[in-house]
Amino acid sequence: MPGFPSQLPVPAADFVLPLLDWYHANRRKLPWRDNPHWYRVWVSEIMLQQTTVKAVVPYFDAFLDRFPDVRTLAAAEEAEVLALWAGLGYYSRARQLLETARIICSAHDGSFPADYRAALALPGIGRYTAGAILSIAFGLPYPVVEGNVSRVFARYLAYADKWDGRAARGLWNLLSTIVSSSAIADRAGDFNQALMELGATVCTPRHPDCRNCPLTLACAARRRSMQHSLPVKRQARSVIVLDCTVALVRQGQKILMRPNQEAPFPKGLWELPRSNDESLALEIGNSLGTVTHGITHHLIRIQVVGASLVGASIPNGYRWIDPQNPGVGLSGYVRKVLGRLQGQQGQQGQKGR
DNA sequence: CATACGTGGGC
DNA sequence: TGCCCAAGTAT
Repeated sequence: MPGFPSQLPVPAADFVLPLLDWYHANRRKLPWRDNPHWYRVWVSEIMLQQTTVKAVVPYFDAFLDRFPDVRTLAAAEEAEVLALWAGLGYYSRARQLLETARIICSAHDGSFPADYRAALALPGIGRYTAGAILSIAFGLPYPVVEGNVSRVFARYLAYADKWDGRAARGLWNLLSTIVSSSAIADRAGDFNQALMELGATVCTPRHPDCRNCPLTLACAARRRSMQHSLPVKRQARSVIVLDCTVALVRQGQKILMRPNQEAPFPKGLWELPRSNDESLALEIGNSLGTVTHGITHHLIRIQVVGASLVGASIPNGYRWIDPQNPGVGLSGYVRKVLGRLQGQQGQQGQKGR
């Protein structure tokens, strides 16, 4: 068992310096990069977890516009934070962001703790995010390991075993040594971002652009033409298909909704009532079509029917929501249904043909 | 260590 | 279409 290498095949400087040069010449201009204050770095890092840069940018701008600093965020209602997060996914991130904002204000004097252990103790902050914030915002020598970094090193080192926890541990150890070395000095933040930027823009999962890679000469995978088959990942789980029927009940511009309580839809986001909801006296009308919505390893086919309320009152928990200005976060499939209704009423066939 | 947690985009 | 992927964390 070879295991994961404990050091680079080249001197650290021969790896670090070309990478930093490449980064300074090729880094993308991103909203959180021109002013790496810890609050902006923190919010961006939470948003970026398992999410693409392209999806995050508009959410980041809107979020910083509404909550420009940690005290403004700490004073916010959770519902408003969730409403600004709706569509980004992984909503526990938003709850924990708010929770941590309050802890920072109450227990850390309004500043992010520039201490690894203290950072790790905050909700929603794990090894990756702690390392990212402390290195990027505070210049401290902590490494980061995430999808991009793992892929870059699996290829650079031609690590052909399955990329599992052991490999990840090995990489954390290797990178800890590198960011502590003299080749890095106080540039751990740039080094970490360079690694991630390289994985995101050059050493991509498919079609890596090896001709434009600053590490190509020493890359073991490229030397053996293995770059397309690394890293070796475990097989994905199969998808579970579910069906359900929901009711669209209108009152003027508003639509009847309730906060979802259980999987597979996100907790706390709002959804349409089920057509068979026993607490609701509904008269079911015509079918309005079907939307398909994927949630992690579920694929849900949602039949939408028009319906009207028998009687005037609605049960506890239900609310009339104006889709134009919901004030709460709407489940993904609800946004799909509403978008489809809008599209039908407005001009037809925007994406026709 | 495996699993839950969301969504949009690429091919 | 179906499957893979994206700057992870908590349990």
